[in-house]
Order: sequence, then structure tokens, then C-alpha cells
Amino acid sequence: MTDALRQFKSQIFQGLANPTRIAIVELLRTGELSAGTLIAKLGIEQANASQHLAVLRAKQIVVSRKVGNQVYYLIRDQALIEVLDILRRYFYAQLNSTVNMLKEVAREAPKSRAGARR
Amino acid sequence: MTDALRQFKSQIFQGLANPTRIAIVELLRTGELSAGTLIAKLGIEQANASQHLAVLRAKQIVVSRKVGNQVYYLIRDQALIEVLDILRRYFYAQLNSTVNMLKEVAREAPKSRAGARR
DNA sequence: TGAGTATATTCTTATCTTCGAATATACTAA
DNA sequence: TTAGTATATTCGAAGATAAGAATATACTCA
Repeated sequence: MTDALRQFKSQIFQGLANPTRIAIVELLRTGELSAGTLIAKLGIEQANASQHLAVLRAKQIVVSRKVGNQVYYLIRDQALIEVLDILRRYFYAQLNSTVNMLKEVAREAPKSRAGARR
Repeated sequence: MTDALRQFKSQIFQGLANPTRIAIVELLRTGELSAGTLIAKLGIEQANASQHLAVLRAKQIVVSRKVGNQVYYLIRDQALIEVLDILRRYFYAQLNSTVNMLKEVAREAPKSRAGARR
């Protein structure tokens, strides 16, 4: 089972391993939207969006329902939003530690100036 | 900044979008291990493991430190383990809902047998 | 120094991913 | 039915990724 679980996880990660698809998931964060709305908000080609949506469907990240002419998309499980939130915190933590490291460096070499030669 | 954040997230997801790399991260869950130990536990080629480790380093998922002859790997941030745990819960939830759906189907068609023709 | 061990890199080949362009399908309204 | 709108699929090119084989680098010990 452990192997199936790893397969499953890597499928999810693959599904999210693209900035456009992350943008889609973030847009869907507060509820369902139609493909057309997503396309308008993303500002990308219809075909391209449709392909990314197909990936998200295939990886079980979103579900869709058809209403007349339109297709509405919805995130399949809140867990995925949690995942994105954790990574946001991680991102800012990383940023902070980078900033602190730079401050540290600046303190240790107080004489250096921007543009100084190596 | 929002764009940088999406880039960052998709980098992380890309790093984890492979079952072998997920296995590595899971092995590192409880603490650092040397490359050699990882290779032994994974049962894969040395060169292959080394490449996956290079990806994990490049995507900022692990950090390494060298001790003499060996290189020890460590997960860079606990947040990533949280992410894997969330997905594990998600996985089992999905499994449950699939099982329930199958039970439902079985209840609705009590006369059908395994192997019955379509 | 030289031999042996641990790990990384490079190269090649096969396979995936992404994008845009073109086309197809499904639905609505007249 | 036909025209129009919304969405999906297919195809081809460019680039990225994965695996094994061969080789290189870095370290230890004698």
C-alpha cells in the first residue's frame, strides 16, 4: 500500500507542478468557477487553460460539473488548499531566513559597500 | 510577489513529483541519513539516487552536509512533512469514498454477480 | 604518495510536458 | 435546422525529465 500512496502523492504533486495550475487552484479556493471565468482571470489561451484543467481533472485535483453550456470547476478536497497554505508559510519563512542571513553578512563585513570590487 | 510564490510552490511540487523522491523524503522524515544509507534502503542505482538527491537539493527540499567521506541529507523544513501527512489523510479519505461508492452500487444492484456479462 | 570508498557529474536515449494552432463536440437560441 | 457560444481534444515542435553507463571528484587510510 505504501507504494500506492507514494504513487498517489506524486500524481498530486505532478498535477500542481506548474504555476498556471497553481493559479487555477488558488482561484478556485473560495468556490467553484466556470472555465470561462478562469480563462478570463488567468488571461491565457482557451486551449491552454482547457489542457491544464484536463490535467487537474486527471490527477483528481478538481472535479467539474456541466451546467448547460458551461463547465464549473471545484477543488476536490480542502486538503489541497491546506497544502498550498503550508507552502505559503514555508515560503515566507525561507524569505525571512534569507533576509536574516543577509543582515548577518552585512554586520560581519561593515566596511563593504554596494558595488565594491571583489 | 504572488507570482514568485506560485513559482516557488511549483518548484517544490516539481521536486516531489516523483515516487523515488517522495520515498527519499519519507526516509528522511525521522532525521538525517547518508546518501549511502538512502541508496541501500531504496535499492536503486547509486547514480540514479544521486541525481534525485541533486533535484531535491536544487528545489530546496533537502539540505546536505558533508562529514568526511559521506554526505548526510536532511529535510529542510518540517512543513514539507506536514504536506505529505495531509496528502496521506487525503489518500485514505479518497479510498474510503471509493469503497463507499462501491458499496452503494452493490446495494442498488443486489442481483448482479462478479463476472456477469454487460 | 597510491589504493580504495563515497558521492557527483556527464552523456545518451527514451519518454513526458508545455504551448499554440487547428479542429471537434456540446449546448443554446433563433 | 442553422449560427453562435463554451469547452475539449488532437497534433506537432521545443524543451524538460528519467534512467543507466561511464567517468570524475573528494575523502580516508596505509
